[in-house]
Amino acid sequence: MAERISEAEQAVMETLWNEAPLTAQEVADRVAPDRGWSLNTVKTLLGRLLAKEAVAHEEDGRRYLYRPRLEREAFAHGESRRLVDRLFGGRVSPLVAHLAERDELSDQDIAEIEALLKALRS
Amino acid sequence: MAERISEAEQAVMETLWNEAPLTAQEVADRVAPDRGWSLNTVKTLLGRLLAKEAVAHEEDGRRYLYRPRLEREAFAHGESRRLVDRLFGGRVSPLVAHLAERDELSDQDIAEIEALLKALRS
DNA sequence: GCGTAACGACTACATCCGTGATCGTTGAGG
DNA sequence: CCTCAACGATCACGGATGTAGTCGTTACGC
Repeated sequence: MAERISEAEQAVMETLWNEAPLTAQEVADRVAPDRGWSLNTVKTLLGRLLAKEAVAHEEDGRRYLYRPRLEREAFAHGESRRLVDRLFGGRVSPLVAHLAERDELSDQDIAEIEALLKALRS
Repeated sequence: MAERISEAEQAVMETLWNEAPLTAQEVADRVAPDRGWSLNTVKTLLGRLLAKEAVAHEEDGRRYLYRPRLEREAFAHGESRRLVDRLFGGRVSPLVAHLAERDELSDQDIAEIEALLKALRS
């Protein structure tokens, strides 16, 4: 477990996080507008995700229904940690400081984060 | 430009961000303790970074001196944006919210971020 | 019943990445 | 001078990734 999920694979996961269970065909339909993949490509990706135990499938007659096994929360967490570790010495505040310096924070962001932190502290 | 820098390549960049210019040999020496790469491996990575225009080299007699061309700031920025875009719909506050929920923020982090934001707002 | 369309399984193949070995040249020490 | 060690350049190679084609089976429409 804990295999890395590639970017293409993530697109498939997003679809399943949105709606599950789905057949391979349905995943392909949902993903097509953005990526324009063939059905075969989607099936390959689903197969790889199965091997990585990131999705599960159950039989539904002649075909499979896929559903996520890895939760979006856990995935987002892993990826965030990796970034913070690789670039900011494992500390979160330098990341926020960085984004702040780059003017990547809207007033709304600032307000939201402040509210969050206030809640945390109490 | 704007080619993706792989993880191994980043290790080389870190070395050059710390100290430059350096010869391939010197980079290998600095990187060896952590990764244990052969000199050849380091040369290959430097070559790929050259092709990606992430480093520059100038001749120094029979060998080259390498120095970063891509700045660490810019790299960190790109990677951070990619993460925020891919996982949090391009907004920073959900990322912070996520880390907060996961108890990834120390009291010190919270204090630092609050100070940062206060400075930003005024 | 029979053809065919839909499925999953397997195969393919170019590119990138991690890791390194080999080759050709050349400067420096004896 | 001649050898050899240091360099850069080029090639290698297995695994991951992006993208898709082919093969064998089977349920359903006519």
